[in-house]
This record gives sequence, C-alpha cells and structure tokens, in this order.
Amino acid sequence: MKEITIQQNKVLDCIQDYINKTGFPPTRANICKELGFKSPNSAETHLRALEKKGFINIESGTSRGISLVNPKVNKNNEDAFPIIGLVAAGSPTLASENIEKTVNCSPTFFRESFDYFLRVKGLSMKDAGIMEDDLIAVKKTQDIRNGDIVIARIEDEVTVKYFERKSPEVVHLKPANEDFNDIEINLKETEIFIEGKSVGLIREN
Amino acid sequence: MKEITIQQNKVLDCIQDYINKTGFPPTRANICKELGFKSPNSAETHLRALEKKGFINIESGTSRGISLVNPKVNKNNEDAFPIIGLVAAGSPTLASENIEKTVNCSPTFFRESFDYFLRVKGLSMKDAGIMEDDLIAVKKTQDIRNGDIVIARIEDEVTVKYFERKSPEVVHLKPANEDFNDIEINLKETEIFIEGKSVGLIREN
DNA sequence: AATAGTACTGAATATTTATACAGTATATTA
DNA sequence: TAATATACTGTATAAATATTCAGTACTATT
Repeated sequence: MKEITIQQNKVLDCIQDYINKTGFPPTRANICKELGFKSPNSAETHLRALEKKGFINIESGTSRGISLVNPKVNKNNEDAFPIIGLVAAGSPTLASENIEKTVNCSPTFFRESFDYFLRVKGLSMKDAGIMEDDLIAVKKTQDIRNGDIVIARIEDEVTVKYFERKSPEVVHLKPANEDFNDIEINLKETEIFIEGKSVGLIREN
Repeated sequence: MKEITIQQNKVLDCIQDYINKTGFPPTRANICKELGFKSPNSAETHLRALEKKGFINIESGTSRGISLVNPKVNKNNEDAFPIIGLVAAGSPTLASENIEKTVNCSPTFFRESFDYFLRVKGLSMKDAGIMEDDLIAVKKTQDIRNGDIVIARIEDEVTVKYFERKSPEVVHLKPANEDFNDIEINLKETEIFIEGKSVGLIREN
C-alpha cells in the first residue's frame, strides 16, 4: 500500500468522522463542505486516489457508496481517555501531572459523552454504588440538574456528591453514606466550581 | 417504544445486513430488491413506520440517509461483547435470544479477560457497590477463590453473590446487603453451576 | 359503521448525487 | 525536459434516489 498524503488523510478522517456522526458515508459535496473545497471534483480526485491506494472502496454509480477497507482505521471509535487521580490544589484538572494513566474506550461508551475518568477516593457515595478506586466517567458541563452526581471543587478540594440547588444562593452537596453530612454552600460566602457530572462508572475488580 | 411488526422487523434486519455487508445503508430500491417488493413505496412506508416507532432515523432529502438507533455491531468484531439480560430457564446463557445488545470494548479493558456482560437485577450486592441495572463483566471460569463475586445458577435461577467454600460439600453464597440472607448450599442435595466470576463493572448512568 | 394502521402496486417527479470534461498550478520523478 | 502525481476551481449532466399521489385490500379498534 502506497503512502498516504496529508490531504488524503484529512479526507479519510473526514469520511470516518462523517460515518461515526451520521451512520452513513458522505457525498462528494459533504466532504467539500467539511474540508472547505469549492468543487466536488476536489473530493472526487481524493477519493479516487484513496481507492487506488487501497484505503477505501467506491461502489460505482452508487450514492454515498464509500466504504472503509481497513476497519481498524476506526481509531476514532477508540479514543484514549485520561484517568485523573489526586488533583493537586489549584492545578487544572486535565494537566498532564494529574493523569494517572489512560483508558482506551469508545467516546460513546455511555449514554452521554464524557471527557475523563476520575478515580474515587473515600466512601462518601457508597450507597450510590460508588466505591473507593472506582472510575467515574466525568462529562465537563455546567448543565446540572438536581439529583445529578457532580464533581465539585470547593476551595481546592475535589469532591463527588449529589447536587441539589435549594435556592439561587444555596446549594447542597449530599453524600450517599449516612456516616457523612450534607455540605451546605452559600454561594455568596463560599466559592464552588462544578467540574462536571458523572455519566457512568467503571470498576476494575 | 411501540411494538414492531413482523414485516417491519424484516425491513430492520435487512437494513442491518445491508450496512454490515456494504458499509452504507440501503436505498428504498435496495430494500425492495432484497425483500421482493415491487414498489419503492413499500419500503418507504415501512421506513416511516420504523422511524415513528423509534427504531431508525431518516435524514430527509438525503440518499441512503437511514441510521439505526440501536445498531448491532458486526459479530466478526472481536471487541463486541454481548449484554445478557434475563436468562430464560434452561437456555444456554449466550444464546442469541438472551442478548440484550452488544457493547464495544477492548477485551483487555479490565485486569482480567471476560466473556460477556450481565445486567444486574435486584440489590442483593448493594454494599459491594453493585446496583440494579449495572453491567457486570463476567469471566467464564471455574477457577473461583473465596471472596470472589460469582455468577451462579441454582435450579435455573441466576444470582450474583460472594463465594465462600466452607467444606468440600458446603458452599455459602453471601449477599452484600443486610436485608438478604446467606444461601447455604449442600452440594450433595442441591445442584449449583458456577457460570463464572465478576472481573469488573460498568454503570451507564 | 367508521376510523386507523398495516401492507402492498404502480407511476410520476423534483432533488440529490456521481462523474465526466476543461482548466490552473506546483512539486517530484525519470 | 517531459511525464506523472498532487491539489485544486468551475460547469454540466445523466443517473440515482427520495418522496408524493392514487389506488387496492385486509385487520383491529372504537
């Protein structure tokens, strides 16, 4: 198999992304729009080159008749997600010094997309089935609803709790363990930063 | 989600097969040829019914713009693991009728290899952080040690418990929930089959 | 008895799409 | 120096395709 050029690789990635996103391959026009080409023939020639080099098959006379030859090229299907362990005070969560290791896993593994895994310390969410050393799939978002399990940062300490907004100024962070107490936060007095919410969990026995 | 009819299910299977075979969804005409319809409108009406019932999405004005809501991945994919739901009495665990759906995941995702996921029913292992609807990664093995979480079948009922061998003839299956009682099994009286053991867990929030 | 859903045939049509043709330009190879 | 591959724009068009309309027939529900 001949070498692929940078542009051809962009087209190949574009096809992969399009399939992952929509479930079906793109048209020439779709590729043009995605990569900024102004003529469908730009896509066409790249496709012919990719076919010649064995990266794709093109079903002649068929709309969207592009198929990827090497299904392992589906690496967009398997991304590496970092596991965040102890988060140093003040440092950005995803800073490399906080990354324990990475896990290969599909971005669509859980019902919602997510950004990283957080390794759980302590048993404050025990009754929600979240145990020490479990990996919580964290989605970085500010779109939090009451009852969501949130990853919150209060004065440089990271904690995982149920979220409940009592009033515009008062937020409760509730553990799922009777040995722990609710944390009541008055936003006028105490600063709180919501890192995101839990969208899933993995336990390595 | 409403019930699917026999014909609609044939169309759904046809779409799945077509995608697995070609890499892209079929046209109305393709479906007609495959299923012996003589008018593209036969396919069209089935597709609209399937969309209405939530099995597929149709991108309007787009050729081959069909995408499956719950796509089953090619069985040749080494990284597709079945989720086993309710296991019918007497039927082999991995029989296709027991497969709820499949999950894409690396075989080496957990520390030990595994064979399938079991969807948990009930809260008998609550204090071990195993909640209802969690997915347990099950390794089919007879190599069980005391303290392992096993998937056991006792008289056609499947249960997840801690395993403890008291003597060559007596086995205890211990729940992790004080509302449940230990199950003591005398192997001379009661037959027990160990399906395997838990090597990990996934929770889809 | 009327309504709605399923399950088709058959034909018509507007839109989508692949694909060919005509160019321009640059870099690499023989 | 000529040939070849890459990397595009721009236009045109035949073929592929979605989608609508007009029917027929059966079944289940109200």
